[in-house]
Formats: sequence, C-alpha cells, structure tokens
Amino acid sequence: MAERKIGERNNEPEFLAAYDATEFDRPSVAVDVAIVTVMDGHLEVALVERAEHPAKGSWALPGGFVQMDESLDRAANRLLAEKAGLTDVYLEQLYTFGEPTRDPRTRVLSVAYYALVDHAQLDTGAESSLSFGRIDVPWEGETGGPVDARSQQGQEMPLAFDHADILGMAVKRIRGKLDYTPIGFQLLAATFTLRSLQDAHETILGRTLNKDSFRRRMLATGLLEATGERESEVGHRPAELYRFTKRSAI
Amino acid sequence: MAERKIGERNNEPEFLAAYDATEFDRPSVAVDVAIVTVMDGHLEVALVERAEHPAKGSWALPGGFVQMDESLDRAANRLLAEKAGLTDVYLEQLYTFGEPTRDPRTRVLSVAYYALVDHAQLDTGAESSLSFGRIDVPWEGETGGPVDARSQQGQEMPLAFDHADILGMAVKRIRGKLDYTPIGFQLLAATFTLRSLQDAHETILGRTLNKDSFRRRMLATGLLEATGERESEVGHRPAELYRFTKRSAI
DNA sequence: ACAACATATATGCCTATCGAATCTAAGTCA
DNA sequence: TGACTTAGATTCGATAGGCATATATGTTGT
Repeated sequence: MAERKIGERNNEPEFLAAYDATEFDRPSVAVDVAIVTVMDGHLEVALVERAEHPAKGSWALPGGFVQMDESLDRAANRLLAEKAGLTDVYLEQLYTFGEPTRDPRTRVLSVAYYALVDHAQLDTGAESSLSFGRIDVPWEGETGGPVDARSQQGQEMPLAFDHADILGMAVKRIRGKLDYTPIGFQLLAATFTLRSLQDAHETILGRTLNKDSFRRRMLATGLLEATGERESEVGHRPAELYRFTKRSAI
Repeated sequence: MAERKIGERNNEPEFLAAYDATEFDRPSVAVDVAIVTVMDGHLEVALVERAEHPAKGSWALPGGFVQMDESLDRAANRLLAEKAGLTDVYLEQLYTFGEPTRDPRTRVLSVAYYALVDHAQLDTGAESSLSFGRIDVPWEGETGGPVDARSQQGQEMPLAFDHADILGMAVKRIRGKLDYTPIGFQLLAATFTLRSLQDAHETILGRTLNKDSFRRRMLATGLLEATGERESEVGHRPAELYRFTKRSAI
C-alpha cells in the first residue's frame, strides 16, 4: 500500500478536477459489502467499475456512506438493495478498515460486510451496473492476505483502495464459519441436493471433502430435511432434494 | 435500549451543563477496549467509572476517540497504554457498534477491541484509575447476549451505553477462538503449568475439560515446549513448567 | 525417618467419529 | 437390453477423546 500522510493532498490535475476534498476533524464512514456467491466451482464477488478518481477504471466493492440516522446494519442492507436489488440475504459485519491512507482524498473508515447469495438471485444481465469477478485465492491456506479478482475471460480486475484485503478477510471468515455453522445453504436455492451443498462447501474451502462424512455430518445436524422430491433431467440417478429447517437462520 | 432520534437533544440540565454537543454530518469514531483477564477461576474486565454524564456513575470500557492521523489498531494500542499502561499485549478488533442512539449526545461509532492480558501485568492498585469487574455470564451457552459485571463484593456494576453488548460479544469471540487457536496463554505468565493453562481454558469456556485429553491436545499442537523447570512451593508434587514456542504469536 | 497426602504424569481401554472402500439403487442413453 | 453414471447405504479400520487406574514425586505431620 502506498504511503501517504493524512492531509497531504494529491495534486494531480485529475484529482483536483474530480474532488474538492476538505479535511474534517472526523473521518467519513463508509460501508462496503462483499457480495459473494458460488458459480461453477468457483467463488464470485460483485464489483462496480470506478468511473471517477481515485482509482478510476479499477474495480471496487459496492458501498456508500453511512447516513446519520441509520445503523450500520441498516446501511449495509440499504446498499445491498440499492446496488444489487437484494433483500433478505445473509449479511454479516466483517471488519472495520481504518488505515488513515486507505483513501487518498480524505480519511474514510470502511465498515466492511459480506453477503452470501444464491447465484440465481443475482442479476447478471448487461443492464446491471454490477459485474462479477472470480475470486482468485492465491495460496490454498489460511488466506489471511489480499485476494484478487479475475473476469470470466481471465483478465485481472485490479481492486481499488484496500478492497483486496477486505475480500481476503471475507474469504477467511466464510471458511472459518463453515467449520462450525452450516452457512453454505445461503448460497443455494430453497431446495438442493446434498451433492450441490457439498460442491458449495468444497468451493469455499478450496479442497475436496469426503462424500460420506459430509453426508453424515450434515444429516446429523438435524438442520435439513428431505422434501421427498427428486431432481430431474440429470442424465443419471436423481438425488433427493433437501431443504433447510426454519431455525437454520443463524 | 432507549429509543431516541438522532438530532433530538437531551435537554436535561445536567446534560446541557456537561456537554455542548453539536450535530455534525459525520459520526464521531471511538475505540473501546475490553481488557480481559483470568483471576481465580473467573473472567475479569477492566472498567472506568464515568465521572460525567451521560451514564454518570456507571461503568464503561476504557476508550477514546480515534485521532485523524492514526489507524484503528494504533488508536487501540495507544488507549491501552494511556489507560492501563499496557504494551505488547494480545489485541484484536472485535466489532463495530453503530446504533444511532447508542450515545445520547451525538452519533458515536464504537470500534470495539478486546485484549487478553496476564493478571499479574495489571496494576490493580488503588492509584490506578481502572477498576476490575467480574464478568457475569448469565447462561452457560453461546453468550451472544449482553454480559454484566460485578465487583469483588458481588455488587452490580452497571455498564454504560451498549458496553454490555460489547462485553458479551468479546466473551463469545474469545470462546470461539479457543476452540481452534491456543490463545489461552495470552492470559498467563511466560512460563506456566499445563494445569494452569487448563484452568484458564475452563474459566473462559465456563465448563470443565477432561484433563488427559486437554494435555494430549495441547502437547500435540507442538506449540509449547517444556522448560525443564518445575513450579515450587506448592505443597504437593510440582508440575513441569512450559513455555510457548515463538510462532505461537497468532 | 516414615507415613499420609496431594497432585503430576503415564498407560490402557472403550467409544464416537472420520475416511476409504465396496456394494446396491435408480435413473439416462445407445 | 445392457452400458454408464451418480446416489445412497454398509462395512471396516484408523484415530481421537473420555475415563479409569497405576505410578511418580513432591510436601507435611508425627
């Protein structure tokens, strides 16, 4: 991360044209949301392309400033609705990023959230302002470090500010939470097969899981129940469809 | 929590005398630290008595406002040093509390941290501005809810603002982290017996642990090594003293 | 010196759980 | 009809945790 002292203005012409930043005695507070989903065996995150400086042309997590009369959770939910048209999704506060130089304009704290959504709920059409980047997890380990994104064509999508750090922490949190809470179904439709749930877990963890152990463990939690229905049109024996019971809302 | 709209001033005389609060378009940002330690089989937290309104006479976590040129981590470390004389202790960001009405004066975000310290490091003398409250965990469960504090004499120490919520989340986080990382030794001196480490774990978790399993599990991590020394003056067979290896710094 | 006592440390056994292999069930497709 | 694919059940061995017990090593009292 570039070193820059607070109060030291960026005097490039583009900056001065785009912003009339003023120093305050309080930081601005933004909420940024990592909207994460699973698609075809990889993690994806929703991104917006920055049209203005700073970091013009690079990609950023959708976010905005907290209004003075709304809570942080409410701001995150509002931004989810405004930027992605999403309501009633799994949303959790992640961490607050507060390096004084993380935004070159003025001091901006970012209260980061992450959301887990079913890929089918996402508007991936061209009319949406959101793009989706494949999350590029470098080492198959703890992933405490920054995480980059790539387009479907494999091009790098450079992330603005410290958003690669936010994304890295989001992946780490989701992985950790998967070990002791069944949050995987937040990424799936209302009914799903055990295999698709395992696929989601494997994608998040970045490693394969034992099929039988996974099945036993999931059924032992008592959090999911068989619907009696089966998937159809699959070219082989169809699997039973399950749903999550009510109290699965963590 | 009392409902109060932002911008609606508290017009009680005491408030007006104590504060000349002004509304801004940005929230103030405070850092509050739950300094947690283990003492005689219970958890303790460092508290300061509020001398002024709001919440005059009740107890609060040590905290203060973030300066414009310091990071959040740095602010937390500074406050630890200023308020408790502590440096080089385990410190981790916990959560950011942002209900608009959490402070009756004006909007204040609290970026909460928790610190784990050896009780022997703490200045519990009368000259210190810090008092210590026993953490009163109501139900032996997940402890997601608010947690109160009591004095050594058993008197309630009512917590100001939403600090009971902060403390509850701190206990929950510490318990969760204990399951997969050996943070317990942050509460102990440089060398310690396995029994004292188990005592610390049991105190944090609020339940007893199997001695042999605990011993096997701890030794299997490879994170601690025998010193060859033994405790002394204990009135029974002295236990071997252990220390943590370098990389134990999580 | 010696016994009584308290706790540390080691060992063996039982059981629950996980991973792997194998087998059967139930669909599609040529 | 038979090959193929994946679902789901069963079995078995390895492993780790819980529990009981035995032994080691110190202090304290007489």
